[in-house]
Amino acid sequence: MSEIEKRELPKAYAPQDVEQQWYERWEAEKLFEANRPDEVPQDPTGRRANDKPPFVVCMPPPNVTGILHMGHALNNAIQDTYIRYHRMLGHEALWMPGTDHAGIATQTKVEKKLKEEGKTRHDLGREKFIDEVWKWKHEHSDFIEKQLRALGCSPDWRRFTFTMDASYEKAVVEAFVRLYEKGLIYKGKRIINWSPVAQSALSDEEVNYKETKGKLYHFRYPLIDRKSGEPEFIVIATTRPETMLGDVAVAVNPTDERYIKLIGRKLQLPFMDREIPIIADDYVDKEFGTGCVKITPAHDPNDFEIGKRHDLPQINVMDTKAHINELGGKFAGLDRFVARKKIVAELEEMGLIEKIDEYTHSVGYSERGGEMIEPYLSDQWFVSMKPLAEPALKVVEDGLIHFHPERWINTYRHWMTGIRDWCISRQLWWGQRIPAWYGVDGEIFVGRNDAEARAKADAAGYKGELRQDPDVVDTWFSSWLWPFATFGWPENTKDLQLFYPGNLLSTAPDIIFFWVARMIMGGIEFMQGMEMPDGSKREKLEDLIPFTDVYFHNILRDQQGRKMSKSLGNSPDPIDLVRKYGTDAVRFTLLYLAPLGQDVRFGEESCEQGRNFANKLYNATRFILMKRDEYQSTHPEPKFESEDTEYNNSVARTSVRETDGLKSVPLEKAGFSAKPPSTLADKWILSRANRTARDVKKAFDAYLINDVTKYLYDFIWKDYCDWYLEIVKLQPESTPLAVEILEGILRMIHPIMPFVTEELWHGLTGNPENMLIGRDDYITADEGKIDDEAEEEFAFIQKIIEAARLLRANAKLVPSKSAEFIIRLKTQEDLILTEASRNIIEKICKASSLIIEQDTFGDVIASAAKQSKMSNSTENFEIAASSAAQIPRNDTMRELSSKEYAAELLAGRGQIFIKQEAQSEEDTKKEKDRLRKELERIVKQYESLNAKLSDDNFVSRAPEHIIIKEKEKLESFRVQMEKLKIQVG
RNA sequence: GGGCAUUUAGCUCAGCUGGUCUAGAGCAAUCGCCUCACACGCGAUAGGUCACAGGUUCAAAUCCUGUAAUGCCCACCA
Repeated sequence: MSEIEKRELPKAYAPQDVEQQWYERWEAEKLFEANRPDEVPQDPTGRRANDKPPFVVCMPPPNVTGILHMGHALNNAIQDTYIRYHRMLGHEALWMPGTDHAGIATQTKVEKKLKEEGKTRHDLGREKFIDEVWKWKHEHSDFIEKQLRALGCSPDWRRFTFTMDASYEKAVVEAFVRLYEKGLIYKGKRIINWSPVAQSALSDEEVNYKETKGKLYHFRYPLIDRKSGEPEFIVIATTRPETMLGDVAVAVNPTDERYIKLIGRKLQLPFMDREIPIIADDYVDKEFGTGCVKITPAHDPNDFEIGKRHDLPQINVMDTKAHINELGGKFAGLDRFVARKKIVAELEEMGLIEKIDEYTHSVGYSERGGEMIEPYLSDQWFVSMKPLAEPALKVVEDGLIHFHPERWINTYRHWMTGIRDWCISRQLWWGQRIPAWYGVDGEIFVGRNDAEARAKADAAGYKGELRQDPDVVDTWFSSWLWPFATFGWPENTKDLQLFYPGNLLSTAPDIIFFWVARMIMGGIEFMQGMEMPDGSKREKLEDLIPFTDVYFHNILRDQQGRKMSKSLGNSPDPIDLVRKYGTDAVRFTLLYLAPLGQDVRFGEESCEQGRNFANKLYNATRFILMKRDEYQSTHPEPKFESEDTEYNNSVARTSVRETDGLKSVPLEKAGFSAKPPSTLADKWILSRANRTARDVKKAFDAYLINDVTKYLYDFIWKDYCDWYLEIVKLQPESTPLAVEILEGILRMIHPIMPFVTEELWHGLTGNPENMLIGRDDYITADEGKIDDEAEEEFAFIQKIIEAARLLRANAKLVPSKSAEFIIRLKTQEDLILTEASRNIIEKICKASSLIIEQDTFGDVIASAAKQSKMSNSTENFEIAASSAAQIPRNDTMRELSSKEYAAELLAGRGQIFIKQEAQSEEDTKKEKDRLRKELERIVKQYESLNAKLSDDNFVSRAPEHIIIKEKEKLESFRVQMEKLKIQVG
């Protein structure tokens, strides 16, 4: 039984009491499960046939050993909201959950643990080490699932996938083999980013460049066979002195006058018994440094290219730990930084250092470990990206895939057009092993397993031993298959047929290259020829792409503006926040703060807003339940009898709450009801509700989720609670409508705040627990009920009430004290309008008496102005006003002395007066000051507007309707001005 | 060096295709209220030359150009 049904209604919403039980109920009712039409319908109510169109979201799989931070909380709140929204819209909503094995990150963690025990992975050996990692994985993987549950996420847990699952690994191997056979994967010797700590290659995307203070060393390389007039040395500059051990040449620009004669000559490389040539290459910038560049093909990507052009040897002087190797002569065995110091010191002694400058340059660091990356020559596997990138760029540019916000297309295009080959081999043990086998002389056989490799070797006539490549593939090489490998690719599964392509991908923009771009490429490449639901083969790009919409959400920063991250430790644990504020509160707050693609500073306290809002919803419902009981007792007819909706008919209503004899509120599925509104307030709230429903849907569909929350927050809090519920207190006849609106409110905001709405909805409708709001229909607007006129009219009533409240506040009236009010209005329409809402105004303003009467003041002024045939200007009005005093007043107009009455303007439409006790001198002065200030403001606006309207340029060029509007405004200012003048005295 | 953003109240942010903008909200502040849902609340008040300089226009927070500051991405740096 839910809390609210127990009739022990605490004053404040206590999320802890309801969240867990509803989550369990959702799972028990299989709410999250998505099924194909050919599967047994899982909906216990049997209400819907399972032929709903699918809506699919793939969860970006978090690292299996990680914990979720606030960024994850935000992203999953977004995804869950969309999944729940579409579930309510009648889609078969499938949210695919899972975790990523995160090669380097996970392996590093386990190695760190081993290190504490004084061991390395090599002590264990490959198999035992991998066992260790699996053990670690099992210990940690529950954690993420628990966190997602605590956040109220509703993925289809049955489908939970881990990127190292056997079936998933099959997909990875398949992808590798296919690309290899197509010639899109190759093995090559290249300069790659080497992490001496991870002992592995990294892709370009895994390296971050940071400005780093260092030194620029200028070395002198002696010229051999120096002739007279020639310099003794060539001076080169370097930031990495230790690489000089691998120098094979010095390059100059071929047009550089200083060195042109020396091209082809030789230099003596210090320490190494090696003569190196001076070569000419366009790459060299004459202006930079000395114009001479040392060439180290094995340790610098540019030098590598130059080396290839000039057919130079590649001398690798470091080992995998970035220690100098045996090719480094006397420095062999030293760490790179130790060697650097030593080399510089010795050159200094030899007089071969020209100078050492302070120098700031950017240096690559590992994204994961933070260690300095060494450009390093080695054998690695690569994917040729150009052929994959072309169609992947096309689908985004042609609008088959929409980016939200759109501008990310620029970033995407830039990367795609300048794309470089992807280094996919990693010298790790944790991951999918590269399916390549080598013969004794380096022959390569790629196959899905060793038998296939053997067969290929046999076919090629190789009979010898085969050894599998020890390396694994980059984690992202498995991630890029996520949208289809999770459905069983490469098998032609029914799930894959039906649920591919997905709809929405939500992610932070920082993995647009790592993941988003590659998934698009992967989908187009690998889904080719797979079956569609109708059995035909996929060919068209729109059937190949993995999703249609990509939502790039904002990045959360801390109060100092720093990115929230694990390493900084500045992200609160989402679970702590959930415990403290409630899940709905955290979800709401994150979405409320999440402007599309704009970074946001997040402080924990902002969750109070969400908590307060949940509490507001809770108390509004509590209030409505109370009012409904009252209404019921005075209306013997069962007004709340359930209507014959499809939903209600489909369920045996056995567990209906009986405490109050109500079965259910009438619901009109198409939108907000039903009963014809009787009062202006009713018309107004119906209009506002339907407008909100319309705006919310628009914002949802445009992926403007923070707009969704803002529309709902404003409507619920301000319109419904602050205004309408106050009116319901005065108009019990509006109770049924208020109940209906509330029911719609709960449905509208359920995708964002699932727990509190589920709880309240059950309390309100008395629906049994196996009927879930999350399975019910979403609210759709009845646009015919959007009533601009009613909204405008009610806005005027609000204005009157607000003016009255201001008068009360200024008169220092405590709320319990009543007062006399007079409202004077210019037009007949306003008089009728106000009279019709007399009841509301009287009660809300606590009026002991309320006179509503015609105000002829403005007309008097106008006629005076006319009489004196004067044009519009302030001075003229002063004269007009004074002459107006001489015109006899309408009989109904009593003089209201400013001593006895305080007044407030109702725009240009009239005035409201409050009768006040004799005020102190001080209060009167204060009041006058306030009015004077107001007058000044109005006069200023009047004058500037008047000037504008007297300007021929404006009058002749601005469109007619603007001019009319401005003239009306001017008239309103004029009246306000005059009235204020009289009050100020 | 190239690109993408941002700059609006003390703070965090709305303000979209120029005129309903007399620039809003939430926190924080001030004042008054335990008004028969909610003090996680209600009512009211104060607070802004919309970064700066030009331009386009009858009209600019909004469009254009430039400048400055901040953030992010990419490339390169011997």
